[in-house]
Amino acid sequence: MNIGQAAQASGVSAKMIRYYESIGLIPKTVRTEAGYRVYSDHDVHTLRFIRRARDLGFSVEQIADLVSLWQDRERASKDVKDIALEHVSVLERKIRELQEMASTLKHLARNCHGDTRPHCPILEELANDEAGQAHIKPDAKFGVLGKASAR
Amino acid sequence: MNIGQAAQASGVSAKMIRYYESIGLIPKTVRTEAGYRVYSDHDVHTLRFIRRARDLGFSVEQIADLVSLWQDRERASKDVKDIALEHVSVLERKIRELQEMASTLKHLARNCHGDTRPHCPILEELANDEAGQAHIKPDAKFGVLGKASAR
DNA sequence: CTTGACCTTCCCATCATTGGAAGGACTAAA
DNA sequence: TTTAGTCCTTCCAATGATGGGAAGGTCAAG
Repeated sequence: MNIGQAAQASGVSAKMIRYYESIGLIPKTVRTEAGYRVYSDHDVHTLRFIRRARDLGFSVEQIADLVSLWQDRERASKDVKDIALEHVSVLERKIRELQEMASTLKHLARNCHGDTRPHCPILEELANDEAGQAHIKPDAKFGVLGKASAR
Repeated sequence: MNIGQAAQASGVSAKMIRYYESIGLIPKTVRTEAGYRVYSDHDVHTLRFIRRARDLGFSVEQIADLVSLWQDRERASKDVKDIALEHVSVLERKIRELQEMASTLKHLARNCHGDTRPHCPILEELANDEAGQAHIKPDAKFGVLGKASAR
């Protein structure tokens, strides 16, 4: 099967399949004489695994670890669980950050008339030199709003 | 005051101040003869406004809108509120996505012994060809985990 | 007049992903 | 058989916000 079919069957775009190959997340495939990549059902299965891990927000690095544990019959389930729980704690931290932002904003918006007049507590708060800048410190590795994982 | 002092006083790094200038979020500053940027207290005030908006997760684009409303004495507070509420809804969607991931993972981890044996429901789920790939579709514009907003 | 702290611009990296260009390969229909 | 259209290939660039660092100019204090 060609890359387009593998993409369709796995839910991972052809672009990303090539990318995953380039960074070594998946091995280099067999090629046809013309240079086309050829995929087996087994490859598609691996791609689906990767897609599901990605859907759960794992980084490519973590996914690489998960794939290698998946393929290791002698793995310790603890190693998998550790990765998962570490990720859960990152997710939960991010959730708290976002909740903090949302609740601050909702509070401000509730106090804003939202009419044609200029008075606005939201702007007042942003302009307030006293304002506490440090509800929750964003962590160093991940920001708070991310960018395209568009699919 | 020089850029370093403005950075310190505003909480926005010198790098980011130059970047904000380059993309037009803030106007080009006066320069000394030697080419050093010079900032006033008023500039610092604007930078603080920007930093606070950023701390609330607004995009640079939204911040540009907020700054311009801030400086517009004839603004309608509704315009500000709309931006804020739109952002709240983005935040809340993202929160739901992350919560969905975290709860799925916690559930799986709860059922994983986490010992030295290989059996692992987490991997089983990732490898499960039946698995629902579509709890919540990540939206097209923002991914789920972001990258450095490190500060 | 040197040292060190600051400033300048420019380029690169991050992370996962998409877009597009230029060109080759394949397939089905005219 | 030629042609159209779809697929594939590689390569390069952009996204968003931020940091790192190099190479070189400026300034203040000693």
